[in-house]
Parts: sequence; structure tokens; C-alpha cells
Amino acid sequence: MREIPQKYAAGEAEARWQKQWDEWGIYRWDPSRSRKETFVVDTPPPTVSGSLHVGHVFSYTHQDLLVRFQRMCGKNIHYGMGWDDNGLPTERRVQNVFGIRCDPKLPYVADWKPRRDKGKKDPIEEVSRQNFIEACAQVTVEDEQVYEHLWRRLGLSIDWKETYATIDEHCRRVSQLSFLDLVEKNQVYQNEAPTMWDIDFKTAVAQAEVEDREQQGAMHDIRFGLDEGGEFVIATTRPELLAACIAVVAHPEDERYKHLFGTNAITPLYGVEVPILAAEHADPEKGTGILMVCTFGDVMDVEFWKGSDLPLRQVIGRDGRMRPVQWDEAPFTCSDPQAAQDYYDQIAGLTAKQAKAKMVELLAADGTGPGGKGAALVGEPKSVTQAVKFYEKGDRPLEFVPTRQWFVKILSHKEELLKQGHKIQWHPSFMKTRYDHWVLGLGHDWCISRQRYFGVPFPVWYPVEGDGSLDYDNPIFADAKTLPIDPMSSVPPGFSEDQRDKPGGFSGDPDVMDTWATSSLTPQIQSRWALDEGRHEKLFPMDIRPQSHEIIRTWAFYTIVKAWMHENEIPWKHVVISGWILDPDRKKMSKSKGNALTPESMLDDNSVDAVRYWAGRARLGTDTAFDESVFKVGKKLATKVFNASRFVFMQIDRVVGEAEAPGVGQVEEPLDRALLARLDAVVEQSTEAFERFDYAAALQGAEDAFWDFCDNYLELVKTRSYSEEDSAGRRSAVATLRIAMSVFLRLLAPFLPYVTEEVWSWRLAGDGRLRSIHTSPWPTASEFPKRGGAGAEVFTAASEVLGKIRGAKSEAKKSLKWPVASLNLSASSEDLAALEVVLADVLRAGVAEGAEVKTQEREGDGERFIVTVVLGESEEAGE
RNA sequence: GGGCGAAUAGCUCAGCUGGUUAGAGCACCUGCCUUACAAGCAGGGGGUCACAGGUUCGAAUCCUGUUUCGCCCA
Repeated sequence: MREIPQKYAAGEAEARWQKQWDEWGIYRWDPSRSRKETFVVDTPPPTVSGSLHVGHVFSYTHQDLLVRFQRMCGKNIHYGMGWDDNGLPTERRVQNVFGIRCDPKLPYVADWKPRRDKGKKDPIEEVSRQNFIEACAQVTVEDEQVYEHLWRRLGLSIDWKETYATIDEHCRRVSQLSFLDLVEKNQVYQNEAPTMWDIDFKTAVAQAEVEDREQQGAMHDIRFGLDEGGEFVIATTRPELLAACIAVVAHPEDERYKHLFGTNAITPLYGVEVPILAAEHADPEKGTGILMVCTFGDVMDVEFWKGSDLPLRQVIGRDGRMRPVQWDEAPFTCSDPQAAQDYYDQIAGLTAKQAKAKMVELLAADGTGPGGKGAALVGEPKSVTQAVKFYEKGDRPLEFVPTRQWFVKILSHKEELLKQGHKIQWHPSFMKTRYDHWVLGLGHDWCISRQRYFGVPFPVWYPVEGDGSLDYDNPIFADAKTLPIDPMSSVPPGFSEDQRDKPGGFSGDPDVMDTWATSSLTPQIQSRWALDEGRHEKLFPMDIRPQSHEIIRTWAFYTIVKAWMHENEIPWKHVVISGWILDPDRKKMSKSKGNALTPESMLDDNSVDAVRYWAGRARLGTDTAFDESVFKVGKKLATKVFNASRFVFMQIDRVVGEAEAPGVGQVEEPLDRALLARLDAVVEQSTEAFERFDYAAALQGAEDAFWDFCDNYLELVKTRSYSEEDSAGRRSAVATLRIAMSVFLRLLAPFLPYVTEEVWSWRLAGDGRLRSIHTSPWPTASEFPKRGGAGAEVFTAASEVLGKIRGAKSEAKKSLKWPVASLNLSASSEDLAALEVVLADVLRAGVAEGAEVKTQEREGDGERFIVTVVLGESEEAGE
């Protein structure tokens, strides 16, 4: 039997229990148990090349609370952990850490090792694709260890045998299998189309990765001529795209321009003839109401171009600079190619921003207006704010650049995807609306290819034609059995390596998949879909997907898409959405603002239990302002748990010893039975709250009842349990203390896993499930069947009257030990009856045993008990 | 501009489908070293429930509008 220590040392206990839990393997998933008994969590794999922050600790704790409850309810938990190391964030991090950049044209260097000691000023080292990937892999392995350490410390009850990394071999295999399955189901296609393109990362991006940013721009009014003579003025924020102009449009109902539809306009400088057309998207209120359509200035241009037979005049290159263009050949045709070329050559090679400035200068020159009269530019550009699309990780606006990309068909499946979302339960429920709106607002198919290196390759090659061009219409897909493969190093069936990139040979697809193409498969990755049917059936669909609300449109959405396409299933039954941590000004916490604490220092300063308590107080979906004082409350609760347990188990040791610890059969006293009734209600409330994923309500109920138990019940029962001689009353008290403590510890265990386990180990731990509190059964009312005689109102009556006695002493500024001379109690007959059975306990706790007690019946009128307390003359008087 | 949420004590938050005098903790003030706990205990003050209308016998709660904040989208 362990000796009960005087003080609780959280740090020491945390390290000890982490080790013990690991040795016991209490978080292991048991593959032999049925799906019905199993509870599966699809945890977000954090991006390892970032860093974990307060928000992570917050939301990962939320999922662990739900998991711990389910585990105690007897569920076989599958709670794995993934690391998202695939993709651009890792590439960026590796570039910064090692000062390297990938040049896919370079050959692999076998003994090359990345160097960490590079200064910022050292030149960037160019390395081969394979060397670059190896450097990425090295960094992610290191990062994963740091993450795992924090998760273990936070007490996340993860099965560490069930981990994956989104770039590992298994994930590559599942991602490629998924791709091939979608090919087979005709849900992917390859297309050369205008795609949102980041000019710095030089990659396509998907709609979900794009964000609007308010930017300061300028509206330029530019005079266009008419081929039948005359002129009009268009308004544009992007004059540098003038050479890409393919049409001029106005709203079909716009009286100012209606008569021009069907005629042609002449662009300034280049003298290109473009049609004047009606278009719904032209806003008569904006600018001059008539605007140029360019390939491509924005989404509307793309849409308009797609629905037209107009030519494609691409002037922005993949690097964001103005491409060189020949003005004597299609599609750049005009009346005076030499003049147009002279103008264009002045902006060719410039960035869009530089070109814009140059264009303003050119257009402002006299003689550029229609018919050579005046300047084409009217007045000064007018400053406007506009929403500009950026890649969420990018620094310069996205451009629409026609490139060859792989797409997953989603636009044609909105109905089905809405239905899938409807089959899932969202917590809180209003979060489903966000999903619905995202689906309804989709404007592009899902672009899944990226022109990057550290990602899952497409298992695809293309035949090389006699002229060296690639035959994209007849891609060669890898055999599913050979996955994962890298087409840049593997050879397609029927070819040999020496045919690579040769006419008549083959060429590997150099692109990699979008991170989400893999992250959308986290359920299938964990269940080993298409690889291990038995396991898949035991884990899929999963039970919960915990995540935060800003990634409903990405992670949740794409995962729903994939599960539907592959198996016509939902990926999980419940989505549980955590809110955000806001700083005290209610702004989102962020590192850049310097207002974020590191999780480690938070745990060092406050203990894990205190931090978990803080997270546990926040309801699902509700943003929470960061408030360190809540840690103190959690710490206080943990200390209270420790001290109350100490009292309870010391009493039991003193009275009978744990071996003969009294049980529920010995609970005889009305006060004690009343406490059991109270426990009954708390257990029911807590359980019910957890079942609807409202752990915060479960915590509050348990916490309130526990403080009430400490402040009132312990005080009321103390003198009885202190008694030197064995009696039914003493046995009843001790039995109740033990039962109550056991219940409270278990109700609080998901929130305070360390201190509850520590205390549990003193006397309550047993064999099998009882070895750890975290595998012990969740309390139920059947543990303390109602024995009649006293409901919870008896306990509240006792607490209330004791409170009045204490209040009288406090008001008189006397110590609580001060004796009471007389008591006058006035209440309804029912309340007096409830009090009567516990009056002896109340008088003992109030140091009023010698007092003269009068009771008086009266009508109930709000206040339950009116108590007049007369204190004794001196401290000894009452003895 | 649209959608979804939030606004309750100085601070952080509970208050579910309308029903006594709106709660808790922190902070503050006053006492108390009481055989679990001073990292404690007891007591106290503190709120026009964002604002304006409406429904109702009765509204923090339901409806409408306004303001501020957050997220998502255009």
C-alpha cells in the first residue's frame, strides 16, 4: 500500500505516469474487438514544419477528452496520430534551415548531406530533386519527435503504434491508389486550362488555398477607339494586360453601350480590333461601366473566355513577368505589328507591377488616343481598394496562367456532396451550414497537381512522340500492385530506363499531388483501405473527426469528397469543431503578433492538468479569449482533488484500513444517502453531456459538485468520521466518502489525467481495467443504488443551514470554531422534515451541539430557511 | 455586399425548448492558522443581460432592426 504523500509534485508525477501508461499500453487499440465496440478518431495530422502553438494544445485536448470518456465507457479506442509533412510548408522550411533550393535538372549526389550551419548571407545551394527530398525527410523526422514529445506530455491518449506521415510509403501508396481509383471511376481529368498560379512558388493552387486580401489599387480610365469611328472610355485596374485584351464588355441592359454591341473596338498602343459584347458580369456602377476582358485578369475573365470562341492572348508568364510576344503572328494580330511590337518590347520581361507603371507612362503620351489624338489615359489613376486573390502562403497576387493540370471533378457533384454532408452529424450543428455554403459556392474543379517536389508523385508517364512532344491523351498509368512509384525514377511496363525522355519512349509526370489529395485520405490511410479489407471494415467509417472551423472547406470537404467517390460512404459519423484561441483583444492569436505563448512554457508554469482544465472549459465551436487566470483555477482544482483524496483515504486507513473498506451496503445515515442521490444526478448529467460531445458541461457539473462536496459534505461528515469508536454512523460516513471520491475522480479523470491517476493509485487501483483510472469504468448510478430515505434536498438543507451558521460567525468576525448558544430555525414543514434527519450532523459541523434549538413552521416564501444564530459568550462557553 | 456565429459583473464564462430575487470562478473587500488543503477556509460588495422596437400575464432567453467583433464567402 502506497504511503499518501503530503504534497503533490505535478512535474514529477507527469513524467512518472507518462512512462507507466506507455509500459502498460493502456492506449493500445485491440484489433480483435468488433467495430461496434470500437471508437475511431480521425485526428488532424499537424503540419510538422510549422510549430505547435496554444491553439493546437487547446483543440487536441478537446479530442482527448472525448476519447478518454469513451475509453472509460469500455470502448476499444483507435486514436492514431499523423504528421503532415508532405508539401510546400516543408519545402519552405528546408530551404530556410539548409539554405538549399531544388533544381530538378541536377543529378543526384549520393554522399551529399544538408548543412545546418549556413548563414543567411551564404549563397543558396542548388541540389537535385532526390537530394532535396532527402533533406525534407530529415527535417520532418526531427520535427515529428518534438511534436510527439509534446503530445505525450499533454497526456493525449494516442496509440503511438498507430502513426503515419503523409509522405511515408504507406501514404504514398494510398494516395496513388486513390488517384488510380478516381481515374478508373472517371472522376479525374487532365486539362490545359487557366489555373490559379503562384508566381513565386511557381505552382498551381486550388480554390481552397486561395484567400482574398484587401489591396490598394488604382482604376485607370483608358480611351478605346471604335472601328467605325468614335471612342469610349473603359476602366481597368490592370492596364498592363492591355495586350491580352480579347474583348470589351458592358452590361446587356446598359443604355450607354447597348448600341455598340456587335461592333469592334480598337485598343490603344497595339491597335488590336476586339469585339464589343454584352456580359452580365459587367457592373454598370463600377468605373465607366464598360471594361476590357483580358486573358487573364480575374476569374470573370476566365469564365467569359471559357464560354466564348475568343483567342487566348497570354502575356503573363509563369514567373509573373511579361512574356515575349511576336506581334506579327496569331494570336497577336493587329493593323501595325511593328508599332505594337515597339510598345510591347518596352514592357516585355518586366514584372506585372513594373509593366503597369510603364503602361501608365506610355498611355499618358500624347498621340496614343483614338485616331492619334490626345493621350489614351484619361486623367490620373484613381486609388481604389480591391479584393485580390492570393495563395494563402504567398506574397504576390495570383495570376491565371494556362497550364496542364490534373483535376478532380467536383462541380458536377454538388448535390451528392451536400447529401453526404447531411448524413454527418456536426457539432455544433450550425457548422454544417458552412460546409453547405462552401459546396454551393464552388467555382472550380479541384486542381490536384502541384509543380513541387516534396509530395506524392502521380503514378503516370506519357509516351514521347517522334517529334519529342508528349502524348498527353494517352497517359500510361502504373499498375496498382507496384505502388508507390515515382515516375521520375521508375519505368512504365514495357519500357526501359534508356527510353526515358526519348522519341518513341516515355516521360514521367514531374508534378506532385496537392497536400489535400493525401490529407483527404486520412481515414483510408489509417484503415488501410484497398490494402487490408478486414482492418478497413473495423475502422471505417470513423466515429469522430475533430478539427477547427476554418478548414471545413479544405480538410473536411475534401475528405467527404474522397469517401464518397471511392466507396459512396461518409468518412465519419461526427465532425466536432473546436473554436479558436483569441488574444485578450479578441483577435486570433498568432506568432507574428508576438502574443502567443509556447505550449512548453505553459505546461512548465501551470502543470498539464491545469492546461487541460483550461481547454476543457471551452465549449465546442466557441472561440475563447486566452486568459491565464483559468490555469490557476485548474491548478487549484487539481490541488483540491489531491487534498480531498488525502483526507478521504487517510480516514479510511485510520478507521478500518483499505482491505476492509466499507462499501455501499453500509451507507445508512440520511446525510450520506442524500449525498449518493446528489452523486447520482451528477453522474447522469456528466454522462449525458459527454454523450453529446459537450465535455465543457460535463466538467462544469462535476467540478461544481466536487467543490460542493468538499465545502459542505466533508465538513458536515467530518466529526462523525473523526469519531474514535466504531459505529454505524462512522462506517456510513467512511463508506460514503470512499464512494464519492471514487466517482469524482473518475468524472474528472478525462480533464485531469495526472492528478486523478496519482490519487487513484493510492487505494482505488486494482487489477485489470482498474489498474489505471483511465481504463476504469465510467461511473454509473448502478454503483450506488438508491436506498431511499433521503434525496438530494436533505443534503442541500444541511448545507444551507450550515452556511447560515458560518455566515453568522463570519459577520461577527469570529472563528468558525466559535460555539453557538442558540439557533432558531424557521421553514416549511417539508424543509424542516428534510433538515431534521441531518440536524445532528449540522450541529456538530457548526460547533452548535450544546445550543438550544428552536424550530418554527411557516409558509414557504422564497428563502428556504430563516436562521437566527446567537453565538456563545466565549470560545469555551459552548463546550 | 452575402452567410454563420458572438455580445451577460472589472476579467473569463454558465444560463437548454420564455417562469421566483440573472449564476460561477478570477479579481476586489472583511474575517479566520479549523486534526485534507494558507497553493486553504468562511463571508461580502459588484450586472439597465450591446442598443432600439415588437410578441407575451411575464423576455438574458422568441421575432425585427441597428452597432461592434470573429470566421467563411463574393
